[in-house]
Amino acid sequence: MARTATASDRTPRDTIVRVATELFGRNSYPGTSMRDIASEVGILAGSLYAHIDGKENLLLEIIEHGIEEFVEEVTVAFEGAGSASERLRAMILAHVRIVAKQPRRTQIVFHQWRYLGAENQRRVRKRRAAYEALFTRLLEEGVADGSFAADIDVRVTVLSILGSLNWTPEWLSSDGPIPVEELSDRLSDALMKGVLGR
Amino acid sequence: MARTATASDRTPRDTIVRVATELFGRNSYPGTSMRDIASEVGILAGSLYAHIDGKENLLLEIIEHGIEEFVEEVTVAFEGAGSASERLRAMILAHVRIVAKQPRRTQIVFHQWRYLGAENQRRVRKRRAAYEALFTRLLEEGVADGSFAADIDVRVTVLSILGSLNWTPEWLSSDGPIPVEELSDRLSDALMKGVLGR
DNA sequence: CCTACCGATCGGTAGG
DNA sequence: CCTACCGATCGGTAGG
Repeated sequence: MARTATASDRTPRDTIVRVATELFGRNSYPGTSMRDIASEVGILAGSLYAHIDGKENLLLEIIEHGIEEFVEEVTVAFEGAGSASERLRAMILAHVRIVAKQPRRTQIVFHQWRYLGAENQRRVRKRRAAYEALFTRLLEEGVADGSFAADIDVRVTVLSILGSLNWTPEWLSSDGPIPVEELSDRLSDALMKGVLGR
Repeated sequence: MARTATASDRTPRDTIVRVATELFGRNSYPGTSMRDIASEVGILAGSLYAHIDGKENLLLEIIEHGIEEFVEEVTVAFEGAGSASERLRAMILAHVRIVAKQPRRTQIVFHQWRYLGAENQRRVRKRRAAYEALFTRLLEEGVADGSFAADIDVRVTVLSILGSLNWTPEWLSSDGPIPVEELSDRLSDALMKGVLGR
């Protein structure tokens, strides 16, 4: 089962984090043992602790780095030029790009923060709220400038959009090699026009 | 920690299933031990096996019963009278009603089938596909009769709708006592009209 | 990074 | 439904 480090692994620690991401994403955090990770890395379980602090900190690091990538990339799209519609499309594209690049990590980021302790959950929740706020602000701006319908329920719409986006890792990877841009366009159409069309 | 059986528990087995649903939903399947369940029921771990076969079968039963409720209720809405739009609204309402009634179980049904063995996963996947097919057929009918826009991507739209619906347990329970009908209406608006409005 | 091990906990069972 | 227990596995550590 043991694999060699890949090109992106600059240190043994990188290898451990990459393998843990794969296994947590595939079998969940409690469904993955430190021995599973070690055997995939090609070392013994005890040896992991020369590189990392413990299992929960490994999960925390994966989630926090993951969430920062979403916040950073989507913030760029949020702050970009164009109409509210164009910026929302860009935000959806940025999100889908990250999902397509790292479906396992996305799974962990949006579904497995529950396994963190109370204090770490609090930290993650704050960052997730900041991510959600990007979409809330975009919708509010779009309503204010007339790009979006005045009678939309911003909160429910944001949660609907995030629900759709957070569900994509469930089917994106098993859907074969659909071009990300095309898929993102269709998802944007579904979320922006609904079933009734524009 | 032990509680007495509630009114709906006709047998000790019912109590076990109800408690397991609560705990699997709150702490996940691998995050819940048979001892956790037993102590909440008020018996010892070994005694559980006088009533049930094993841990995985407990999970399977919860998921299968849960998914059947979704299929049954949403099928009624699918087969109801009215336009495609009205029927889709009724399907969304049926779904949201079940989520509101049993958020923990919904969590398990849509997120924790991964913890089943290969053969049980296959069975569950088939039923989930049948559920998804209800929405696919409804959208196809709506496109055919002109209720919905001709250029929607049915597959992506279905997955977007299911994503939004499957995400609701994440926020529905923590959102206080919003009337289910109202919330379902707003969600229907978001999914059917998008942000652009009708 | 290995050897060797810790105490705790896991799902489950035999016999009553 | 309890007593008493099984072998396996868990996250993690000491010492090298």
